[in-house]
Amino acid sequence: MPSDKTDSSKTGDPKTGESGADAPDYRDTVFLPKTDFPMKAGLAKKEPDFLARWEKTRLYDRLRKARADREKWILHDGPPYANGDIHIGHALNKILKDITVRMATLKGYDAPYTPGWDCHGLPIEWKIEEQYRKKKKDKRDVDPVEFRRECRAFAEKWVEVQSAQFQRLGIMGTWDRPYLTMDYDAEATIVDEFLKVAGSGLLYKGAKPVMWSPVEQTALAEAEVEYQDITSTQIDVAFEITEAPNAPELVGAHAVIWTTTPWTIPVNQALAYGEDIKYWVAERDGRRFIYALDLEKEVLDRLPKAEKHDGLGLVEPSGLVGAVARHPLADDSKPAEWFFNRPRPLLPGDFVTTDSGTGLVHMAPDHGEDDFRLCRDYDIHPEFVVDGAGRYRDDWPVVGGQHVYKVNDPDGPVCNALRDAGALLSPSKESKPDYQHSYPHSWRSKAKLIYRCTPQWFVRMDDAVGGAQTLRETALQEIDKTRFVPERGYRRLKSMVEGRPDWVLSRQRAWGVPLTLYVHRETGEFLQDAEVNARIVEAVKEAGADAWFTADHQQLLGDAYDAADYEPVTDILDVWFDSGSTHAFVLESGKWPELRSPADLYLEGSDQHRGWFQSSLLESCATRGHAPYKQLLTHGMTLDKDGRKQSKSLGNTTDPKQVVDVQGADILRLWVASVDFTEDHRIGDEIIRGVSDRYRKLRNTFRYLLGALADYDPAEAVAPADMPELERWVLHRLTELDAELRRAAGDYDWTDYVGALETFAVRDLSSFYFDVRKDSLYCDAQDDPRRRACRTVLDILYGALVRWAAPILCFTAEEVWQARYPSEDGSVHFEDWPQIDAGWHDEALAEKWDALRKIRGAVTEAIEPLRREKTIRSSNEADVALVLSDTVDLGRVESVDFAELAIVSRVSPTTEAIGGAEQSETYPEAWVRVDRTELEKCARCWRHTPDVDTGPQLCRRCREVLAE
RNA sequence: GGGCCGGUAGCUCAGGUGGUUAGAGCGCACGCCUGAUAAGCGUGAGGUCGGAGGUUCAAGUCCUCCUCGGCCCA
Repeated sequence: MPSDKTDSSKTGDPKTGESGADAPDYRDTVFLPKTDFPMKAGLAKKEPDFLARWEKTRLYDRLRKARADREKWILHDGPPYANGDIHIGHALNKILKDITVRMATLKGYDAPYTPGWDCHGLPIEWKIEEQYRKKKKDKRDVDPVEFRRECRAFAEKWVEVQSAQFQRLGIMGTWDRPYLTMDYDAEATIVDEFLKVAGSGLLYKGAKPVMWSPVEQTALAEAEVEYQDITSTQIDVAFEITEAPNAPELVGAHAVIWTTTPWTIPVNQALAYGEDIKYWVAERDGRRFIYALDLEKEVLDRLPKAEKHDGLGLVEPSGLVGAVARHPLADDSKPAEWFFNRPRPLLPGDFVTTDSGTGLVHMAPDHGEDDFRLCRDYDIHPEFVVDGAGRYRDDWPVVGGQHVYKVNDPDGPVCNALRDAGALLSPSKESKPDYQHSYPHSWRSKAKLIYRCTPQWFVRMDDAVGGAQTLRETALQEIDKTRFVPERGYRRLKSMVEGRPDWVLSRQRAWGVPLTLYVHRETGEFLQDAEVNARIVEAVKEAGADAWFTADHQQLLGDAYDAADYEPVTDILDVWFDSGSTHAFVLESGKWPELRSPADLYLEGSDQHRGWFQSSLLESCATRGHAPYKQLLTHGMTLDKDGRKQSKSLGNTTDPKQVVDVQGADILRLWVASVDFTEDHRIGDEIIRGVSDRYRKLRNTFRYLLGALADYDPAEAVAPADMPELERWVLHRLTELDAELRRAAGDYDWTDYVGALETFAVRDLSSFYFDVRKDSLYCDAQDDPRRRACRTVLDILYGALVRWAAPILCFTAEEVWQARYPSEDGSVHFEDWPQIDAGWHDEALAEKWDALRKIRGAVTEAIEPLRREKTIRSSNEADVALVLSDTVDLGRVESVDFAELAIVSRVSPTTEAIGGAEQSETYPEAWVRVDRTELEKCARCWRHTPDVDTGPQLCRRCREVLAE
């Protein structure tokens, strides 16, 4: 209650601005915001409580029930690999997925989400092998079933760890029933899918150079290869031309080739030239050499100095057509069919360039992709000279039994043999230093790789089986039907699919799903029998993929076949085939009946253009003829604060767990929504700090709403038509915000989404609407129509903002919701998109208020100097003379209580010039003069108005309020 | 080595088809308020638009080259 001190003729000291020390205190009569909602979030501590609440009240399941009759919207989760703690990239990916799913839910869809994990594959296998190595055991001595059991246990452990870490981020989904690629059902489906591919005619066994690791003794996928700089011996080798039907004068000359892999020379079978390259013949010390004219300088730099060097003339590429050379290691004492005695034809290769080398390339179809393809076209086939460990066959001349990496020295067996044959023109030792270049290595063992021809199983990209279209054509056609966000993903995926080679499905591994094929020992054909296949799938469903390794094959083959006639394939499927089949065993299996195929969206990092986006597309196109998704959304990589790649060795990583434990998951979620995820983006302490600051602003907006709405009774509500213009303007802004948010959400543009929310909260609400309406809210009678209209709008704002924020700030929005609607099991996450009445839109009003805000800006700007010189402290002390050059503006100002809007004592608007008025910088159509008001200050509302009573120092409004 | 993408205030982002002094929010500085108070309000200072050339009457916006970073490929 106000004090009973009555001596208060003074309202305050203009110099100090203080109210009279003995002015009555009306604080208790003012309707201040009232809320328990804390300013300080304490998210790290509070969020786990919300997670517990959601789990206890089975929020996710109830949400599914509540949405059961709604249209479905399906995001299919790309499975992370289960082999370690999550990093910031995982967090970004899962948070983006969660925001997307929650946004679909807010929009009214039934949007279930089933998380999954990729569990097979080399990295886990490698970890287990590592454990064996520590115990000095060899993997090959371990029972494969036991080995696979350990891999499974390893994956299980990390699934559990990652699951907890993902859930802590607020990701909502079926965590109690995720999908794992190692589930027996999943393995059975993968087998089934593989057998479908096998039965479609797209599968073939072929020999092809693949990236091969002699250390791991397996073929590697492109994704498992990394490039490092190494130094190699470089040599130039002379191949004597023995036939040249189109340029007979070349017979006896030597074609010069250059290579950095001397070990491939003993496997050479041909030479390649470029059809657009001009060649040059030069005579050096009695011998004639052929090389590309454009490369003469480089070639001569490498070759030893000659006594005598004469250019003899050009050879057009056509002169090389049909030419044949002789391998330097040919031996006339051996029969003509002997490997090195066979003719080495010169073949036209479109891959031959004059970038380096000699313009002539030696071809070893066993050990190069270009080589293999060109030679195959001319019926020259690989010899399979090098074994899985990288050793030449024992019977091979010169290098038999040796490792390919041990024969490359300038003094090694290859160079020595060539030197003896007079064909070694320039080993690096003698002429030039060793050659530095980048070279493929295994990403695990870091060992150098080789290209090696091995028998592998392939999926055909380009053979139109059954006369329809090829897999490549189908895939490209499906890409055209897919929506890409951002759009550049279209070009990227398309060009990759256009250029990719046949899909190598087989791996020589242990931990994964086997290629469950029976190959006939004599014909080499694999068995295709629906009944056998069904038994295989059933066996895997029962006992997992192990079944293939432990099976009684006769039983699987049944009575129709004799197991003795068939060899079961023991290769393991490429793990990309596993994850490429998730659409089959997750979306279609019925195990998650709430899902369906095709998915509305796949959402992964841009690296998945080569990975999951492509493997899923190819698998689905091969087996179903269409893509498993309608839209593809890709995000960039998360870099450090300076835009560099994050790496543990650089120490520039941001650990999502750390952020969650200190700042809270909502901060991380707000970070995700703030950055442009379609590009590479950054994270670091300063960035997180900035996000926290912005979070605080949003939080306080909610806090103010909650406080101002304390004890709000819906019966207070005022119809918009009966509201003051200010309220109607806020509602109009809400229609604009609604449209912007819908647009942003439809484009997955969270940056704009959050930005629009934030800007609205800061510019329109906090610094304008809330500030202006504080007086009414605090001091008007509780049933004053103006105050009621304000609270009606605040209620609408609350309802809209908390819903709009919920998909991003899933914890905070729930806290805000609970603060207003406490309940046992309620949740903001059941809510639909806020109802914004289109009728609230009012362009004319918006235009008027836009101008009023600008004029208001001119006033606050003009008050500032007086505050600086302490003439005025509160803007309430300002008397404003406002000169407007525009009568329309004058009308606008006069039509509203502009003093209230500008939070000043008095405003006298005019179009006549006034002495002392200064032109506004921000709104040059206005001139403003500000004086300190002479009006008394109301002790209750602190406004200086003409109607302040000299007795209790109250303005008329406050007197009336208190009288009630 | 090749292809693609990107580099706008301290931070996060806007800046259709080239056209007045390049914007927003946050942060920062200063001031006010002390009835949103580890909050709120106001004012202000911050940008050679990665660099260098070029096209043009006019370029952050178009072209070339360079540089830094990222992704993919070899």
